[in-house]
Amino acid sequence: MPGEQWQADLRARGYRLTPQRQLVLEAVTELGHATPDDIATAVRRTAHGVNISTVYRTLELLEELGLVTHTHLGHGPPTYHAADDGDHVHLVCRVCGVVSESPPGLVDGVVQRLLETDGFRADVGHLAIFGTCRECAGA
Amino acid sequence: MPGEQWQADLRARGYRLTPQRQLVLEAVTELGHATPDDIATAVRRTAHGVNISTVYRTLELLEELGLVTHTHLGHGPPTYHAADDGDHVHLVCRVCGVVSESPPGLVDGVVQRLLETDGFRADVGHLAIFGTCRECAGA
DNA sequence: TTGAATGCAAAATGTTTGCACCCGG
DNA sequence: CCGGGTGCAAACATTTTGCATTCAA
Repeated sequence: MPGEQWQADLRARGYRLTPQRQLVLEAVTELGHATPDDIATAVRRTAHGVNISTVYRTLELLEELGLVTHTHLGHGPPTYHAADDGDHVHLVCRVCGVVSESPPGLVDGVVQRLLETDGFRADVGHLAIFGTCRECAGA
Repeated sequence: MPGEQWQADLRARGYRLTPQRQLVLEAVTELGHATPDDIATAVRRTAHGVNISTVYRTLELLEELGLVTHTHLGHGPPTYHAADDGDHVHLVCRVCGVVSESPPGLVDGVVQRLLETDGFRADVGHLAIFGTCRECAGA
């Protein structure tokens, strides 16, 4: 697969391709909504010894390259996912903690209105809506 | 003013009324969008020596009583504001960091749709939308 | 008086940084 | 070979917790 485009891009910017960077990107892609710690754990299943600080530095780099994005889903650490997942809105249940996704079209109207009335350009990819999911609300 | 209703409520639940609790609530009300540290600093202008851990414990209590709420506005610490401010949506500019507010009616449609399609009960009071404000977008 | 609340210090989290060594190109 | 990247440890920032003392009721 031509997923190696990013590797060329990486080098074009003067960065180096390392096993750690490949593994972190793979982990983010596979896990979805993963915290830096989750990612470190996953990476270490293949390459033990990878340091958490390397994970942080790598995530920062991959984000700069536009390969991953992160969202703050409430209290804890931020969660990362691959950028090519496509944008989506995060629904976070405060009771059970489950994070589900909704298509970004859900908030198109809001985005449009914010732009018109406030001149505010909303970035939906990082949007998290808190509340109670159907299961927890049923109780 | 009858703002002392909460004090009766506090005692009714078996809690005690302390200067720290009054001061923290006042600070939250006056500051708006304040971090625990901001609040501690403000409180200490009146009563020096108030410990940061007391501020944390007090904010937790005031939130339980429904007097204040908090929102996660991205990377840093959470921000608190008085509950009687009324719900509002937070617009956070990633460039300049400014936090502005929009009436909750903005997202009524979205809330309605989430409830119908996902059974998800959105809590708009904690909603933060990230993006770029008019001023920063102009550059 | 009496136990809830506070202050203080230490621990727990989560993230960043300095630096010597390593390795991709 | 050379400079970017990594591992490690220590520094930081934020929040939580244990405990003796204080104070609201």
